[in-house]
Amino acid sequence: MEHSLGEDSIPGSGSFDKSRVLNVKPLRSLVPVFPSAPNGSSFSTPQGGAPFVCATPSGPFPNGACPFFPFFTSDSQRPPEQNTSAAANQGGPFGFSNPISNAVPINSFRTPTPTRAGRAQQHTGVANGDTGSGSSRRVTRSRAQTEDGYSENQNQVSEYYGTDGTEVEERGKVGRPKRKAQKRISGGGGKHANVPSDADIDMVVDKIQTSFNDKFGQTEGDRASVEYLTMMYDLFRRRVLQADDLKDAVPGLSRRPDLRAGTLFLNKGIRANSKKRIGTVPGVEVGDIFFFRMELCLVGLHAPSMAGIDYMGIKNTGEEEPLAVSIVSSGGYEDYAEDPDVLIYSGQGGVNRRDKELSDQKLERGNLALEKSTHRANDVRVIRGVKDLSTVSGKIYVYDGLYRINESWTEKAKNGCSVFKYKLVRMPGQPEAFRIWKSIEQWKGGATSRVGVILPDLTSGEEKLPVSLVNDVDDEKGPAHFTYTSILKYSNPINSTVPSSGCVCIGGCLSGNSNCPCLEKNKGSLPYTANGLIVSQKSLLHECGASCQCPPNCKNRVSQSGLKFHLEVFKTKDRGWGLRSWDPIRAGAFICEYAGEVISPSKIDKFGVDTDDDYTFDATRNSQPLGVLPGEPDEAPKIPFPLVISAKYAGNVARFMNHSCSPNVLWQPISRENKNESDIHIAFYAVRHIPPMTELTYDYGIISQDDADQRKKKCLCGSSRCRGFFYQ
DNA sequence: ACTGATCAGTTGTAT
DNA sequence: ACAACTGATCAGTGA
Repeated sequence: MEHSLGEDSIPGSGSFDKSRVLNVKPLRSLVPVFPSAPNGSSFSTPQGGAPFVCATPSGPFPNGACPFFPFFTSDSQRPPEQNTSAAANQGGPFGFSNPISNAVPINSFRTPTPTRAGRAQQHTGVANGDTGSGSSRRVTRSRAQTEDGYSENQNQVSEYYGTDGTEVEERGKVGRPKRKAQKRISGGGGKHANVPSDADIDMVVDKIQTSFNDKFGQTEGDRASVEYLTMMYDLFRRRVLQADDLKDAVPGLSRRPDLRAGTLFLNKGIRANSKKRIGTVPGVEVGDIFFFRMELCLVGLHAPSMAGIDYMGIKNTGEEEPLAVSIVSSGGYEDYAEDPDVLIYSGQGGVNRRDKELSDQKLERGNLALEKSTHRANDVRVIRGVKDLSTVSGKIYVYDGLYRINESWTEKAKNGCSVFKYKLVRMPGQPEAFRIWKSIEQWKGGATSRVGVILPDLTSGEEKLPVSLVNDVDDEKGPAHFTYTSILKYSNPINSTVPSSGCVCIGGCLSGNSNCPCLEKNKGSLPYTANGLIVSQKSLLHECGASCQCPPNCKNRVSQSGLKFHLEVFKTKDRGWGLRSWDPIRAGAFICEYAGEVISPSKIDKFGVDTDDDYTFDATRNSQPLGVLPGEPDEAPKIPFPLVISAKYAGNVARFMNHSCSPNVLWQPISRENKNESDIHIAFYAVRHIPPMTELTYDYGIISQDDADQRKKKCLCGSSRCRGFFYQ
């Protein structure tokens, strides 16, 4: 199926479909950039075609662009080591005799209009009118490269000069000013005491801006800043969503917290990599996942908020030409995207959004840039949309690394209009990304089986979903014996100080219901978004419980719904057994609770079982809150008694989560309404979006007692901010 | 529960 | 001003 689809799209390949061939017109043919597709691609590339014959169906290239490319060097001339991810990380294309300036501030491709861009100039001090065609004042400068290819621009001054010739600061930390005032119904939130007003929202952004600049004001883009940025974005988005949920929905007024949060961030300059560039984006890793187009924009991966092709003007010898820098393939057009290393991408246009008239695609904008990039063989970042039924949009964006355009052509679509097609081939040596998704799809469908599976379900049916036990690194057959339980067991009931009778929300607790005692305990608002994401970390989160009359699917029972992701317990290389997920996990999602037996801290002292018990959760330790917006009350976990859980003999998946000094999972104490008994649980939520097969880790916290040294272990988390040790 | 249609909304680029 | 592979919502269909 895949095969025939692929061949259908390739002129000159094996199968011969007359009706198709008649419709296929080669845009041009040239010596393939790659002698053969890497990694055994199922695609065959036409070999030995006429070199550099340019035959566009729509006539000569506009703008005097030359179809011949003197900078193009043949593949054999390229240094072999550049065919690696290290080369891919250099950030620039090879095959050019001259290094090209490949970082340009977004919003500065062309001469700005005096209206909007002029305003931006005024506010930001960025003179960005000179990077367009005919520019002669741009100063190119080779960037210092670190070992992993990230540019070291800690003290980077502007690469650009102002229109008057004076040098201007361009940190990219200040975005363009607000254009139009947002169309919002103001005052709509006044009904409830704790509804954040628009002014409150603005204040939060200001604090995020300050916090972001304090932490990363000197960096243009690195892993830590990108992680912080994406984490803050979704935290803020969830906060805006919560505020919207509390307001009465206004029919017709679309609720787009993703856009609102994104716009506010961009306007405040809360973004990474504001310079457009070819190749790798500092701080963004192959395999990173995103849930909104705005996120791609914020981290500097792909600037347009909707368009699938991002491009920039590159001047090499006199003529400036547009080159593609990144594309998003997410199902809007008929792309062929089954092969993990090859992507047949459709050009843009041909569809009128208003009247839905169809027409031939034109060789302009993104299509022209892709065409130029085909000749120039520059790296193009590829973001693939993958199907995901858990999201409302139905897809997740996966950054799949650098590709190069191998060839291009036009073909007639079913509707008779001509469409541009571009064949992109993945650069070898990059970490797996989309390929992992394809593998998991096959594991789940049973088409292929996961290598190294010891047990398909170590919970023996205790959980709703199976948890695989996998070892693909050595011979160990599994962790020491334990009993799987999904329950937290209180051996000695601890009397609660505050008895509660729960709520009577028969249809489930609704955000905005000021009569619900459970919501009141959470300062008046539902602590989760409507789709079950935690809004922010709290000292104690109050869920509905046994004494509540709301149904099990109540929005305030998120941590009681069991596993929602297919997890696997796997053998790590150097840290024993660990936990990871086959499914993507979005920021704020509930992962699991910590099951086991509640033990009293005094008990472990007396019996001395603490030091050899690797499977405890100790809520009395100190740790940094991770899911809190700057400026919000930053309270430590507040549990009415010193809670310690042992999962040595009985526990769930949580016992396998390792420590990290920069974790992707946070823990949160949950109180469930249960009359006179304390029903405190520990629940884990994703700090940020977690790609499939990424190890799940949380911060074990700091012990301040005297006996701390007994539990001190060398930390192997590998984070750049590693403390060097952790407490077992 | 899915699917398609509809529509407000955003960005960078082009005129 | 405009194009653009958004994303939320709502009506309709279906088990």
